[in-house]
Amino acid sequence: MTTPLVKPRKTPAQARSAETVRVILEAAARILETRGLDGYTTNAVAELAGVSVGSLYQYFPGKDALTASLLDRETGIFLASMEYPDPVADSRAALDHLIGACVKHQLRRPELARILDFEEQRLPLRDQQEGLAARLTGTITEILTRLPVDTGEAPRVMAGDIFAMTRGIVDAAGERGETDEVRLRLRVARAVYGYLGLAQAR
Amino acid sequence: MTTPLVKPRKTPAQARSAETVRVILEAAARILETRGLDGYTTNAVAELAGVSVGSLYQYFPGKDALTASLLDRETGIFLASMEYPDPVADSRAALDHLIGACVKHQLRRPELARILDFEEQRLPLRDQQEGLAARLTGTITEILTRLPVDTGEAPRVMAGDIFAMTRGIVDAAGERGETDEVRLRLRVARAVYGYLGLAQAR
Amino acid sequence: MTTPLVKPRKTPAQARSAETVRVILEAAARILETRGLDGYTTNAVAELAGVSVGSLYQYFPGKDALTASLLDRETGIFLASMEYPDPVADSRAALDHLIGACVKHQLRRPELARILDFEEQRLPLRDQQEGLAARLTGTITEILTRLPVDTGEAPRVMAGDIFAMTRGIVDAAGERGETDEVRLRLRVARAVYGYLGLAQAR
Amino acid sequence: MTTPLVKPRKTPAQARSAETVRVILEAAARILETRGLDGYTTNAVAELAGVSVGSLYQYFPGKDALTASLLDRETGIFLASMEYPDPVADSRAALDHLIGACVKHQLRRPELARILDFEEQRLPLRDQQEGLAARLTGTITEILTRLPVDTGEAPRVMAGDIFAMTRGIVDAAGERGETDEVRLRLRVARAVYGYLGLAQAR
DNA sequence: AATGAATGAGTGTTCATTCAT
DNA sequence: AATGAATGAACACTCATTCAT
Repeated sequence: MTTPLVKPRKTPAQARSAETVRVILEAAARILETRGLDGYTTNAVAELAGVSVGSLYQYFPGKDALTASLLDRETGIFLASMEYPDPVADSRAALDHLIGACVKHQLRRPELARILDFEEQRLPLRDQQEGLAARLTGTITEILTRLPVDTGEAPRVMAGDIFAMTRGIVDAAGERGETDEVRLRLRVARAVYGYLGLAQAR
Repeated sequence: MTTPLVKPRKTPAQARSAETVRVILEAAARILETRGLDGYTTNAVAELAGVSVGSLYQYFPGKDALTASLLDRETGIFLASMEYPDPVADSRAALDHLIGACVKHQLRRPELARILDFEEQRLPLRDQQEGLAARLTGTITEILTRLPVDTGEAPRVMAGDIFAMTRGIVDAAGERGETDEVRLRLRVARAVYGYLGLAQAR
Repeated sequence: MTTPLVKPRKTPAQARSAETVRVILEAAARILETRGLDGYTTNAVAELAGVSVGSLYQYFPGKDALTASLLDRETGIFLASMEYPDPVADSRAALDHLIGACVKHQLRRPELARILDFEEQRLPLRDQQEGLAARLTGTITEILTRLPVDTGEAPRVMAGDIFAMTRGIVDAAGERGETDEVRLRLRVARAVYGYLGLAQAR
Repeated sequence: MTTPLVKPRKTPAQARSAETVRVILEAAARILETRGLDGYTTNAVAELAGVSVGSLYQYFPGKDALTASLLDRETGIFLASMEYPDPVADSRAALDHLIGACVKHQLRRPELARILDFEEQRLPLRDQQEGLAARLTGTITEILTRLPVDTGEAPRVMAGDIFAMTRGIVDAAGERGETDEVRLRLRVARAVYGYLGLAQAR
């Protein structure tokens, strides 16, 4: 028995499980994208994942839990892509970065995002602050307090609007099949800066 | 001269039955609002409507047809509320009117609107130009060509973005339970005019 | 008011009813022929007949009664076509005549005959001697007693077999779409006379 | 050298399930026999089989597939019983054997045979040569070409008639509740040989 | 008498979930 | 842990029959 060069962070058993979970989640994602909510059955997911339904239920207590996990995964991926340089130093850059991350995220798997957005509402209440919207809105709020914005609205309200309009524009673009990230980013930025009454960064 | 935007719809077979159709559609709407897509069964709709399933199927060839009819009804209501004074004379006013109509519409039955938006994608392809989005985008495009806008984007693209951001902001507001139409309208107008780079009609 | 040359056998009201009954029965027959047992619904029959379901139920207490009536009608048509010259004088001619009548009948509306044959079994017991088979078998039995047949079987048994084999051959021919009555008649005669051990009438 | 006539059939997925398939098919057969086409519902079949509807649908994609499978089973049983000694050496014996097999088959489960015969017409077209009738007629045709028969009809036509008259006689006997196989066989043989104009094997 | 809208029990079928192996 | 056959409640939809008009 050799010593692996890279030490596993989990025991083999756990690693195997983690891998299975990953495979199942990805299968769920693909089923949602290709067959929609109607074709999203536990049997279909298990089959595509190459595991038995029984196994699926070993890892997820039910279908909703699977959906919720997928939601968490997608949210996590987004949040990870959102780390940005010191917002205190340059709030404008931070806002631009955020917009860019949003665009990139929604353009990545637009149909999946659309369906998960919808399902989110139906799922058993999740911890506050857990959801993507809540976290993003919080971050935007922080940024706004450092910008010379004076619309007469509370920062939190503006943050909500910014998130919503960004999502609206990007979702619609995704549904139309747009893929030009740069151009889309420009348009979103125009909307956001316009809303805030700020001149756009050149 | 007003431009009527209500499209003529096929009249239900009989005079008496028109009422039954109306009752069934409203029941469907309420089931969707209160029980979501999961609770939206033909039996539940029939029961709430106070008719038998058989009757429901006498008026609608299937569940999807019922959903589509409901979608038509909601779209029709919206389009009817969209009649506006001569857009040629005052494009800005026309745009304001449109924004107002959107806000009012989405605030009317937010959950219903949300679910129907979602279902629309799954429904058998409908006539182009039939959908609300298509019609609205067309109208907005027309208005934009008369405004001193220079963003470098095609009017149709801008129209799409305007519709999408409006919908995004208003949907999110609806989901949060906001009901203040005036205030919401102000925020949407800020976003739209900001996006277009126009000073807001004071 | 003039006196009609041909006096109606029923009062106008009855005549009108009789006509309606006729129309409904024919509609039922056509539905069975073209859409099979699956498409044979009271609504379909009423529609094709040009009357309301309500009317149908005014004339027939239920679906099975309609089917039974149709069966009676078809049987009656056959029996009427079966009248033949004195069987005592020439039994062979009588038998030939019978065979001809059978062939003609089953070739007339083969699919209808096939389905009614099947449905007959399911229908509430009918009066003995009522059915076509019973009547025909009786007639054949009578004829056989006058022919120099000696197969060791009782006439009634032979009559049953003759009817059954005739029906078998003609039904199969009908299903295959054969329409040559003369040729079919020859083949049936061959089978019948062969079974009886009689030389065929030239 | 015997000519096997059993056609190979697709084997059910698993070893264990073969038994379940068998049980379901037998339940379907019994329901058809005892309750007729009307009582033949998937739920009734499943219940009598002692399995859940879900299981039934695991093995058969739909009700028609179940019926078709039953048809295949019955056909297979018959064909298996039809293996006969070299028809070239003794065509008469082969024909007798065939008649015997037919009689035995139709007498085995007459009501089931009757209903399946009827349903066969309605089922989605099956492969040519697949059906019992086609196979049997083919075999009879072969035999006839080796017999000194001269009726002026093509062998295939005669084969069809022979099959049809045999089925007619035996079905009728079955419906009447006859069970004496030997006697029935004698009568069928009389009809067949008489039709062919051959003296009967004593 | 005639209509046809209304009824609702009953049908075929699906799918989340369980559990014996 | 893993399997996948088994379960059965629930769904969309049909159609014989009724009954207010």
